[in-house]
Amino acid sequence: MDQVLRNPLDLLLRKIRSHHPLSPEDEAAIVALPFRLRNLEPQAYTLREGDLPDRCAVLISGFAFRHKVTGDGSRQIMAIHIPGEALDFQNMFLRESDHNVQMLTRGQVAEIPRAPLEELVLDNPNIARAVMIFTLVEASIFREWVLNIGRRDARSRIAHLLCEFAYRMEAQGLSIESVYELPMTQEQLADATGLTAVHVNRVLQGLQREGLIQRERRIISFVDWQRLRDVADFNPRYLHGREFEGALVNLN
Amino acid sequence: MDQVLRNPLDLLLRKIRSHHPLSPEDEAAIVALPFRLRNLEPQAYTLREGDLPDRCAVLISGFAFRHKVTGDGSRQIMAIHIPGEALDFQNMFLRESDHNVQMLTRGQVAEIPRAPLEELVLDNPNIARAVMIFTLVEASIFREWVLNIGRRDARSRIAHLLCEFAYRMEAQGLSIESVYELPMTQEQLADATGLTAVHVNRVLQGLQREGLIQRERRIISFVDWQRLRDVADFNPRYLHGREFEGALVNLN
DNA sequence: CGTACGTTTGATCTTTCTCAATAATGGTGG
DNA sequence: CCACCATTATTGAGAAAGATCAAACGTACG
Repeated sequence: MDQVLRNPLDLLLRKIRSHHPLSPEDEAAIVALPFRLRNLEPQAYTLREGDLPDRCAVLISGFAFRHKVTGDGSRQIMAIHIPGEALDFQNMFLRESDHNVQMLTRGQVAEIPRAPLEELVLDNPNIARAVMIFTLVEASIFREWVLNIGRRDARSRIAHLLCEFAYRMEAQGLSIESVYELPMTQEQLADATGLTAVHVNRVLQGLQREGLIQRERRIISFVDWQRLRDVADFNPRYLHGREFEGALVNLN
Repeated sequence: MDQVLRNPLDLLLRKIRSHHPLSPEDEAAIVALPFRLRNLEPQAYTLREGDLPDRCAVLISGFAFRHKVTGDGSRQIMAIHIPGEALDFQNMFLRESDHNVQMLTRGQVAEIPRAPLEELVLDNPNIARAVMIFTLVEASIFREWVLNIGRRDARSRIAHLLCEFAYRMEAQGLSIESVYELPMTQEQLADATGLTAVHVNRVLQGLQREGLIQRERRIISFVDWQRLRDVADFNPRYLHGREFEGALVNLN
């Protein structure tokens, strides 16, 4: 009931707050932004490379991902997005999209017209700072992915992806009990780690055999978080969490 | 003579201008920022993971790079910086550094105290937009690196790195005649592409044998830019250039 | 002018990819 | 509710890109 009456942008507030405090006025201004809700099927694009979009989407429910494709057609996923995250705030400031954003699952998106959003951000230093911060955190995550893909072996890479996903879900208050439905096929997992689906399959089996994870369908449980974290070489510093430390009941 | 008298931050202006127009007042305000020049030796750090810096460095001369190190000690370079680029504007908004920035060559850096810079940016929407834009362009470059390392083979990866470097040098007006002194050892090149130095060496020899590049010491000339670009699968869209199109005499 | 660092070469090994086939799953229309 | 189809997961065998190890060679600079 309460759920239903809330403004869909509340989740965005939660996300922003996790990096930067907002005054009640800031929050009111954000929630007052005009937006249009849109239901999207799996695989639906919210943004395509080359587009010149005039709105910015915030993910309300479901999962999405960013990717690019090489000239010869192989795909690389460079981010997974969970509810509450801004899918393309870069549209506020860059004309042309340099990559694709696509839904991983069915879900809902709030589309905010570019102009009022830009005005709000630029006229309000506190909100500008908040947007800068999560833009910078996103960049930090990309750097960690470069490290992950460039310098870790398949086993660590996949473990790292799992850790990051779990950690961010926790931080957004979206997960319980160390059980995560990772809404990705093994092929998508492969595209996110620079591997092939066949190899991902073998590595996942290996992690399970070692007793680090349990799998049932797409549902992955973390049997031994501490050891998985070691295997992943996962250090959450790059996520620049803030409320994170205390909040992570399940992950420490 | 003229060179000597210019404000070192002029190069920064040029960089910003290449993405976003600045009014004369904006430019004056930027050039009026307090800063301290510092001479740095090769390998000197301007920023270390875990630092809590209170100033932001702009590269005035020489080259620098960003990198992270995994738990078992392998290094991944995630960006090369050329004169005029901001080395750590993220310090303006994030407390703790999540990666290292180190000089590639001897060079000079202008250190701007965090507070006045932050104030200038947040109080001036036009400058805020400019800073947002080049922050977003940097993020776009990280995404392309994820793609490059995750989905291209060694030959394309290295070719891509060369193309990007050349293109950005051109855009900053720092290079002439398709000859680039790439100030990196083969080991650094390896760390930037997720390869080993031995393999980088073999690939560079291959590119030379194919007639795509010429090498003399560290100096690389682009013998066949068009073909190298094809091999690299290089599409400069992700650099979000603006003055780029017309300006690239040598590269088209 | 010698020493540390960077480059080059060769031989061998390993991880991961490729190709191909089979099995399981999930969603759909009848 | 069931049968069917498309997608996803799994398995095996063989190939390949790139890593590793080790040594020799250059060369820049102190």
